[in-house]
Amino acid sequence: MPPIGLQRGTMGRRQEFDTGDALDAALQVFWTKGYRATSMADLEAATGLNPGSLYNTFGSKQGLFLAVVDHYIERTVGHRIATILNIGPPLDAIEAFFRTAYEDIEPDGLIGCLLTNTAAEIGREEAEIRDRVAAGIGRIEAAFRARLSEAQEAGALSTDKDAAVLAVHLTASYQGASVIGRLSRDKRRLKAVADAALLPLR
Amino acid sequence: MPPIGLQRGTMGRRQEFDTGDALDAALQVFWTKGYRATSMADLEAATGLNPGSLYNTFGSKQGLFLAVVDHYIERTVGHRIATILNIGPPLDAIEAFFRTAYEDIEPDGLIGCLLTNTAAEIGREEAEIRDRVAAGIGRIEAAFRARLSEAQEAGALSTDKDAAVLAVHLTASYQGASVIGRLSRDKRRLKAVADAALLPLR
DNA sequence: CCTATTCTTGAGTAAATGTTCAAGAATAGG
DNA sequence: CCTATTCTTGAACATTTACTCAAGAATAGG
Repeated sequence: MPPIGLQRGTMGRRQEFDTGDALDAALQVFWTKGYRATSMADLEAATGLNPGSLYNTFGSKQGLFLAVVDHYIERTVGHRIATILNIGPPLDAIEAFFRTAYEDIEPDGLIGCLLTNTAAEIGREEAEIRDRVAAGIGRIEAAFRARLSEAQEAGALSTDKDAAVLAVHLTASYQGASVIGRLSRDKRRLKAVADAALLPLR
Repeated sequence: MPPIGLQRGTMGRRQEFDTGDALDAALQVFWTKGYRATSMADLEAATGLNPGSLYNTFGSKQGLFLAVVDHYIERTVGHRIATILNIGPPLDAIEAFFRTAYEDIEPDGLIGCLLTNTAAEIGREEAEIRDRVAAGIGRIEAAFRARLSEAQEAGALSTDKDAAVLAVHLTASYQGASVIGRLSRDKRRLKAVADAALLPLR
């Protein structure tokens, strides 16, 4: 905290890079290589920034990763929920949410969900990362659940079924698909996961 | 290759440790911390062996990990398949296979499947590890599929359903449960995954 | 222009990483 | 007993790691 009343010119040099761009670049690396396998040198190369800039802005590798996870939750996950899962009739939207997960696979595209990959990689020690990841996955589950309840209210889903259980189930299937997609990009297999995951809704 | 016909005493000092014990110890560490987060120092401490012994036997950290994965597939996965999944009526066995995945959770026990964790952690580069892991997961899927076909032959599962699709589905749910279990040890959530995963079989 | 502040640059650092290797101990055939 | 072979020990090694910091550039108020 600077001494009050003594500062003369209070505004310093301005940050020259866009934080969002840096997070995008860092996300690519973390997504493909994983948290621990990504080195600061990788991140410097991907962002085009020097260590000083990264540390000045994010504090540490973990701080940068936490920012990337938040960025991912807002941009990637949030975007898919808003533009696919929350659009149109609930059950159709849920199906579309699964379908677009395997239909858009590019030969060298990013595969798997960053949250799922991180959840599996992170051990018991890194609690801060794990909590952040758990919150993101919780958001997916909550979105599923909201639409399932909506379907029940609309009469499209039997009220005999437990929306909470089905939401957990859909989330688990989604994560399973993420893991399978990391191993091979066999679309038939991913389609099988999606098809079967939706069966309990019918 | 030594020159033939010149060796006089051909047997050297014998390995003092049990390879299986070393793999068990290494498995614990890799399982809890993940592949990359586990250092050779960790492995030396866990096995009680010196670098020389580890390198003499396993060649490298990756070689040790590959041996651990094989060990895990044979011992842990294979054991669960043989003693739970392949015992009794097919659908009951499948249910038991899922149930025992969350019922036996200890306060500080190991959580999640090593194969799932590794699949999510490993990037595109480490092909050897990935292939080994994929083979292990393929074994789980094949075991599911065999029992599902058996159930169809016995009339316990409708032949309208696609056993291959359901096998992929069960595998994905199992992996999803593994990821969820890594984040929190909420048994209710894992029970929900298991319950819902079995719905398409009824 | 001066000064206070903030950001950038990039060389530098201490620690940790995976791995090696020389010296010595155990083993067995000649 | 000698020698060839294999394993063990543990210090040492070259890199890589995440991170720091002093020097300089940009900014803005006085």
